[in-house]
Amino acid sequence: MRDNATNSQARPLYQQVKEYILEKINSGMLQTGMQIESEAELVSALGFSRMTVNRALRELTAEGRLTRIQGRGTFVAEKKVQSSLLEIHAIDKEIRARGGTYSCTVHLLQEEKAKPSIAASMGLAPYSQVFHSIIVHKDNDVPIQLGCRYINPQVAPHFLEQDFTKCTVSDYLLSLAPVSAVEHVVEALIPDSWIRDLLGINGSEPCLALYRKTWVDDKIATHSSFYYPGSRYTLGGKFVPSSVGSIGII
Amino acid sequence: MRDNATNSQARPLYQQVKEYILEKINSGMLQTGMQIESEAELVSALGFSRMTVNRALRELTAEGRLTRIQGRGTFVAEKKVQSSLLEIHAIDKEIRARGGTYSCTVHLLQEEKAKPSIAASMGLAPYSQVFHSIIVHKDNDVPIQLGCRYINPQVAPHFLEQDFTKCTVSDYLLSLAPVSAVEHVVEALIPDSWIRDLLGINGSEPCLALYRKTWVDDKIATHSSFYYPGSRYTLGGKFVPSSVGSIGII
DNA sequence: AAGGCAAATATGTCTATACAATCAACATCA
DNA sequence: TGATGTTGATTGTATAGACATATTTGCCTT
Repeated sequence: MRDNATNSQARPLYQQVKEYILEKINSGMLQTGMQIESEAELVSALGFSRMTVNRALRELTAEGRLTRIQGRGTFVAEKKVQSSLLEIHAIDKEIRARGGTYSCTVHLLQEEKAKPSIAASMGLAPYSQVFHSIIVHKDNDVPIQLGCRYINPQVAPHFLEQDFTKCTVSDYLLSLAPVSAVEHVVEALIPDSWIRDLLGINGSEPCLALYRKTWVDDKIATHSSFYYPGSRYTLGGKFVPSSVGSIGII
Repeated sequence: MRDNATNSQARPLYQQVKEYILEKINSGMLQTGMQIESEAELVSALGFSRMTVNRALRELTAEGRLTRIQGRGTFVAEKKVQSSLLEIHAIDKEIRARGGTYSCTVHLLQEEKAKPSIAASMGLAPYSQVFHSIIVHKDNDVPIQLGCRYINPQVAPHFLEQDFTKCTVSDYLLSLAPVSAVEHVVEALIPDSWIRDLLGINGSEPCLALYRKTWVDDKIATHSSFYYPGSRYTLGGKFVPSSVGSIGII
């Protein structure tokens, strides 16, 4: 019931099933939206057990290549360029990984009443109490990134008592509770004067802004990052499909 | 051997195992790097079969929450904020999905000798022949994005014969061969005058640039996008962990 | 013709069993 | 001492069988 000899060296059977399907998709034999063979048909065509075929189809579905509907069948998903899991690494680790020396300056760390626009983006009533921090991250004492956070006090009650020159805000927040959702928005802008001052920008060069909104249950924290002009940031790294591992320098 | 009554309604058993592990991680009982119970221990602790436990641990590993080493054990992976699969959608579909009317203008479509810097980024010898296209994408006839591509002729031999006002370049390229790797870099810049002309920018406003490098086997295609100033782009959408589905407006 | 029921088909899950592959630690032998 | 083999623990893969659930189709009844 096995036929590994003709095939190449010792690839798992479920992997062979995945390649069999992908080959049909990539060669154009199976087009977007078309129904593919049922599990039972694949079993009799390939001679593997149903559980093996099922695993292959389940993984291809998780990877976004197929769509399955119970009772109907399995279909080829729409073709998209898709990067791997977008992992957001802490800036201090990124700097150290590049061989730099990380340091940071805490310019503001206080509780305050949120302006209506801020409060609205956090799902709070206007002038609710929120924590606010402004921190400049430096590589070899050169400012690289300005991070501005607003945090719902319910997420991190002891936020003000932390020493964020020792442990980054990200590390602290991640240690408290699991993140249930994230959203990222990126923008190019000419920074305001207070940002220019803190980052040490002279002219009116454009800088990259990255806004992150993080949900912990239904509590929201926001994080606005402004990067020193001229910097380039890799968003997904080179990746091999269906692997997890790329890096976002953010 | 089942105990679904006390637990909530009809969640699959492997899902219950996943939640059991995640609960231990999120509550802090299991810290980053620590070894978790072996499959055999989970089997006797939870009363499910080993295959069910194995599926749960396998999926948590694919989702980046655990690390498994054959012969050693299963360990808690480093905590990261991770977005879902970053899917790159074609700009024409994005504009139509927002209710706009898409159109585009092909400003250049030719074969040329690649300058050394371009050739180097594509892994080609200086002054190799490459295809070069410059296309402006519009929403209701307002320029939104300028796309500039260099393509290895081996990837798309009939590139010059296509009518890209009907079918987008992305759709055409994706129909030819599967993408084996992708890399994205984002930058803020003051656009050159030729970009300002094509996008209809008057002042010296900053715009967002997104550079994409795509591998098809070892052949490389590059794509530089410049967005109209003031635009904001969502990178991962709000997402629920370990689901595939968010959208990148790019 | 309309409604309802049953069968066929398809995916979703779970289990018990088996064997393979890898690693660490220990024991053995030269 | 150093090299080598053995053993136990652990993960990785594969299978057959069973039952659950969802969808479609067609037949049968009214």
